This record gives sequence, structure tokens and C-alpha cells, in this order.
Amino acid sequence: MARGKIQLKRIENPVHRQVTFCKRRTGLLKKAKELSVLCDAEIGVVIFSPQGKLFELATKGTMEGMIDKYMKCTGGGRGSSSATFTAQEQLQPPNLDPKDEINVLKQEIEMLQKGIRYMFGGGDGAMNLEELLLLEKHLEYWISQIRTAKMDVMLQEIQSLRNKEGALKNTNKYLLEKIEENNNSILDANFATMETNYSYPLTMPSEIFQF
Amino acid sequence: MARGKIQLKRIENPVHRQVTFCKRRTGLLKKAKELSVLCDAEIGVVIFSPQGKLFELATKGTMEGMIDKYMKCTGGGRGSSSATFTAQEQLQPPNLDPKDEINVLKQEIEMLQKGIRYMFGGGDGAMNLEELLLLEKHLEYWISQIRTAKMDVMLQEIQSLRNKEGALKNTNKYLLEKIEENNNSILDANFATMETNYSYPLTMPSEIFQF
DNA sequence: AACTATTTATAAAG
DNA sequence: TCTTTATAAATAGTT
Repeated sequence: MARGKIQLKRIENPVHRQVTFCKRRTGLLKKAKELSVLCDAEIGVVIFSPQGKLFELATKGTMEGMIDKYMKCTGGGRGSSSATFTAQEQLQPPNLDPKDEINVLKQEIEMLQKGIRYMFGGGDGAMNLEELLLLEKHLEYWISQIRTAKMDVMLQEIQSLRNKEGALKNTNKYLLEKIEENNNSILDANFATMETNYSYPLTMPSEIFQF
Repeated sequence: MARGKIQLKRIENPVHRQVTFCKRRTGLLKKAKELSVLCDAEIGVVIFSPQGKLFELATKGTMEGMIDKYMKCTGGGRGSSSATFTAQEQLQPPNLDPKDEINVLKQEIEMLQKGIRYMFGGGDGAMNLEELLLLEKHLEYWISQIRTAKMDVMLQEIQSLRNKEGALKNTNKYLLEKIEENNNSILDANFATMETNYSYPLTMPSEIFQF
């Protein structure tokens, strides 16, 4: 809102982004407070910075209270999620070198979880340059593997479809022959029993059988 | 903010109050959304009108997710809101989805684990085409995020190095001046005390100081 | 962190 | 409620 319009998209320069975050965060909380006072509304605001830092405002009572009220309003059923995804999930034990393999997997998961934390802003996120480069490398490898697998699956699919196509064409051909036989029989029968103007097709467009 | 300043107190005229509530509520949610997009922050806003009507905004995932996260952040005990497990994916949705949505993080982990099983576990973890396409999409998104983060880190690094460079250059210049002063003094002293053939350099190549 | 040129939000009016 | 309009507020870029 000043010295130039802004695009409504993520600010790429991290310094600008941080500064803007700070300014606008203040602005937002101020606005929330004003709205609450002016209009006698109850407002809760929760802001997580990209680094996962929490900023909050509850204009009447506590945030807890707000949340309870919110739950009641939305009829939110109390379930259990707690998302306690403590590391070390059990993994499909590969049939190769057991121990080394498992260590590799653990490392992999650890890194991915750190990545997830970074991406979804959960808590301490921040990764350093080395970690980011490593993660990028791993992800690239993953993607290439996934693409190979995708290609395999698609090729199989294609092969399978081709086989089906062949089979269907054969069926097709067979049925067509049968029908022609039938037609001929009926034709013969008709000729034998009465005079008629009906003309039966001697062939049928094969498209009819291509379902 | 227009046509006259306002006092920061409850608007007594109920019509004015209602109108202002409507306008400012819109404004607040807009601001929240902007902050989220511009600064990559996760924001939840809950507004209860004086009549108890609820207005809400959650900029990433769902309000339920925000609340869980909030609970974790504030060390609030086992708070949790919902954990309905339906398979449905949403890659960083611009925002607000109706209630019945899932915990994105859990799904992400689940998918990644399946991916890991597939990659390292050999044939067993077989994924179908849809799963592979989805995983590919997620990994691509991840990579783009990681690359952004990497750029951020590198830009900061560059900035920091530039600052250091500037400081060092200044030091450099200062030292150079000092040395010239020294040389001159020595020269003077030599002239004053004896005849000599030695010639002292009056300047030194600045490279010497660029370590 | 302060400044200021602009953009944005909005109070009042229609 | 919508639109308009004059003005207050917020803030992007800059220092």
C-alpha cells in the first residue's frame, strides 16, 4: 500500500518477506482488536510465521475459550489425532543387507520428516544449506524413481490394452462371421417361404462391435 | 478511516455498528489472507458477531489443523479436534475447505512411507498409477519448496558476504593509509639521520590486504 | 527503526 | 445491502 503496488504472491526476497511479515502482522492484530472493540465482536487470531513461531490474539477471554466456542459452533466432534508421529516407523524390511539398509531408511525418514516440518511450518523447521541441498538431491532421485515406476506401469497398461484390443478384434471378427451366416440363413428362409421387399444387410459396419 | 476519524470504542448506533462490522470483517479476513500469501504464514481467524454468528478463515489446511497446531505450540495438553480418515488429497490448497478434511501432514507421511517402501522394499510396495502420479506431484511441489528455501539461504549468505566484503574493504583502506603514513615517517627519519640509497615504496599493492 | 509517497480501507452519504 | 467518495490508515520502498 505504498510506494508501489504489490502482487498478491509470496514475497521471494526473504528480507522483504520478514519485514513485511512483521509490519502486516502488527497491522492485522490491530485491525482485529479494533473490530472487536468497535463492534463488540469476539475475535481470535492465530498466526504461525514460516518458521513456526506463534503469534496470537484473543479479544475476549482466552484462546482456549474461543476454541471451545468454535467447536460448539461447528459441531466439531472430539476425536483423537494429536499427530504424534514420533520417528522410527516400522518399515518393510528389505531382503538385502538388513542392518545397513535399515539405517539408510531411518536416515531417509528422518530427513524427510525434517523436510516435512520445514514445509508445513511445524516448529523448528529451519534447515541449513547443506541439508537443503541434500534433501533436494534425494527428492530428485525419488522423482526419477517414481517416474521410472510410472513409465513401467503405463507401459504395462498399454501392453495390456493392446492385448485386449487384439482379443476383442478377434471376437469381433468371429461374431461378424456368425451374423453373416445367420443373415444368409434368414435370407434363404425368406426366399423359400414368401416374397418380400425387405432387404437385409449382408454386412454390418464393424463399428457396432467396438465397445 | 474515512470521512472522519473514529473513536476506538464500541459504536453505539446499532445500524452503524452492524455496517461497520460487515465492512471491517471483510477487511480483516482480506488482510489475513494477504499476510498469509505474501509471507507464507499460516493464519487462522475466528470472528463471533455480537449475535454469536461465526465467521472464520484458515489459510492453510483447516481450522481443525490450526487448532491442533496451536495446542502443540502452547504446550496445551492433548488437544485435538478431528481425525476423520478419508483419502483425499489437497496440495497446499489456497485455503478454506469444508469441515471433513484430513490431516495433511499425516497423509503426506503415509504417502511418503509408502513411497519409501516402494523404493527400498522392492516389488512388494507396489503402487498403482494414481498413487504414483500423486506422489510425483507431491515430490515436485516439495522440490520447488526446497529450491525456494535454498535460494533464500543462498541469498542471505550472499548478502552477508557482501557486507563482510564492504567492511573488509574499509579496513583495508584504513590500513593502507596508516602504512603510507608510517612509510613517510620512516622516510623522513631516514632523511634526517643519514644518507641512504634505499628507496621505500610509497604505496603497496592493495592485494596484500585482501585475504 | 523512521520516513513518506502511495495504495488501501473505510465512514458517511446516497 | 451496494456504490460512491472523501479521507484516514496502512504500508512498500527507501534511507
